[in-house]
Amino acid sequence: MSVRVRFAPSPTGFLHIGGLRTALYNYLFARHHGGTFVLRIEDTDQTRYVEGAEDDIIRSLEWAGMTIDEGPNKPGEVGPYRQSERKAMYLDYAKQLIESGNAYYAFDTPEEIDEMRERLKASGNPSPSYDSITRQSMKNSLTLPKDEVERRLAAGDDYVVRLKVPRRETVKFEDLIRGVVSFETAGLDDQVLMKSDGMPTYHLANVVDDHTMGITHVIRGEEWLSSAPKHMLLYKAFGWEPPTMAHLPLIMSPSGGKLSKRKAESEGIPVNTKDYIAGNYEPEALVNFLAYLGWSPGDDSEIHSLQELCELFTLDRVSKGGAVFNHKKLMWYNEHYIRETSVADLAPRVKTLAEEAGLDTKSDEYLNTVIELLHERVSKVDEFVAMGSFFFETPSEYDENALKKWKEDSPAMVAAYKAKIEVLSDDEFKAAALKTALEETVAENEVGFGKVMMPVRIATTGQGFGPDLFPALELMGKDEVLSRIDTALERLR
RNA sequence: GCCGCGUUCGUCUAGGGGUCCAGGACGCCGCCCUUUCACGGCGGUAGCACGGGUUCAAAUCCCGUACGCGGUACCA
Repeated sequence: MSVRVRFAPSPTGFLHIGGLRTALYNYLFARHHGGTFVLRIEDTDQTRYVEGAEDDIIRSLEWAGMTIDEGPNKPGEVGPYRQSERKAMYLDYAKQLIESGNAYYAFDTPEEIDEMRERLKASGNPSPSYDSITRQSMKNSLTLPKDEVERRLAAGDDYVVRLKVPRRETVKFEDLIRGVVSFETAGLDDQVLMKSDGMPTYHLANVVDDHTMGITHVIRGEEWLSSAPKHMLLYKAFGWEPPTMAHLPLIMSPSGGKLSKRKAESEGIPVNTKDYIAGNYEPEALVNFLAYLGWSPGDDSEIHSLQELCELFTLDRVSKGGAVFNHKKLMWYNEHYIRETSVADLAPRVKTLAEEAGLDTKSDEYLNTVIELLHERVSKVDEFVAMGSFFFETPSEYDENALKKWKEDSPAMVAAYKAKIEVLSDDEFKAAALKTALEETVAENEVGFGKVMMPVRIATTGQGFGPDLFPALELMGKDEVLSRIDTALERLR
């Protein structure tokens, strides 16, 4: 049987980075086995539905390089791929369960359920639930006379369908990542399967869809592990073979706990995939980083393309414990991929970014040289613009830290250097000559190299650090360099 | 509280009874290179949660404790 996996997010917001990793593991698993990667939108909670979320999910997956084989945007044979559009079938399945004695109608109002909980809490039960004991004293098709049940149904009273969880049973299943996991049904409540608005809950829809869509492996976050026994009970009630389960470790925040939006942002970590897109991260870097967050191929390698990851990935090498998101390591990956990207590929992106910042990148040749000069010192594309803005516009101010290196004799040194280079013709204004000129200035004034170089750098770039100075000066050109020196001499006396 | 899952350097991990006084990567520190900042090279720092067992031998197996995380909804 060929492998079919699904990524099944609910469209309640932008695609979370944890969701992206879950999608990635599903994708890698599918590709590794030559299987199918399905996207299913779980929009059964109409109150939490967010407009545009589905588009964001699809766009995010595409940006990361994951190709969806089947989904709402690419219908296959088992659609539709949005649960809201499959609504009709769920009730039939729920009824099937009622008929087989595995589920029942419940007419209790939320208030009545609250009352029951309060009552039980008061009598010492810390976590009361609607279960095999309490259902006996509630209003449902198990306790109500048959004719009243029919009367209520016919009258259109609100009802839900609940799973009739067996009283004392052990539910065991094998999880590909965790091994055998076991639960007692005594700890499970009679999970609502159909809500009073006619929509199924996650649990029913998920099981029905995974089965009807031919899903062979359920790879999802660990937050689902606790409800997995309910799902196993459902498969059994339907008489279906359950898919193989694999519950992924969660991505944790550096301060501990699930990487929530609030937490992550206060720690400087973008949570939504769209923030990485907007933040100009390299998708290859994020993918590589995420793949290694909770998985490793078992050797000392660190760098792999999506395609290589597909070949290497196996679920038995996924770790069990939660993994803390390490932003610095992500940046290391990003830097790596930037360096691997050619100047030609970088150029149009840098150009767009520069233009967005209101900078003129001059000629293609000019831009390319800027990128070459900065290539090794940048860790994210937008830094080409931030670090190299002086290439595109005359600096309007001087960096505060740089100014600490502007000493009393600096104006004299810069002036001396200026005298050396202003006699050069435009053709002679090359890196080598500019360096010689500086060396001569150094020698004639009997000072250290830095005593002249740093002030010249500050005067011409406004910064106390940056690319190789002489090629940079050459690129900026004689007129611009001299004019910047004059300005600096005036302003930094 | 109850249920479930987990726990190897600060972080991500390798390791699955002897080859481990625990290997790699990020970070951090130092040195080299060097015109600055980087890159690069070299080196260093730091860990088997704890307590019992089993065994000739345990990071590896078992039990317990602690801690962490998740779940405990007509949310997913």
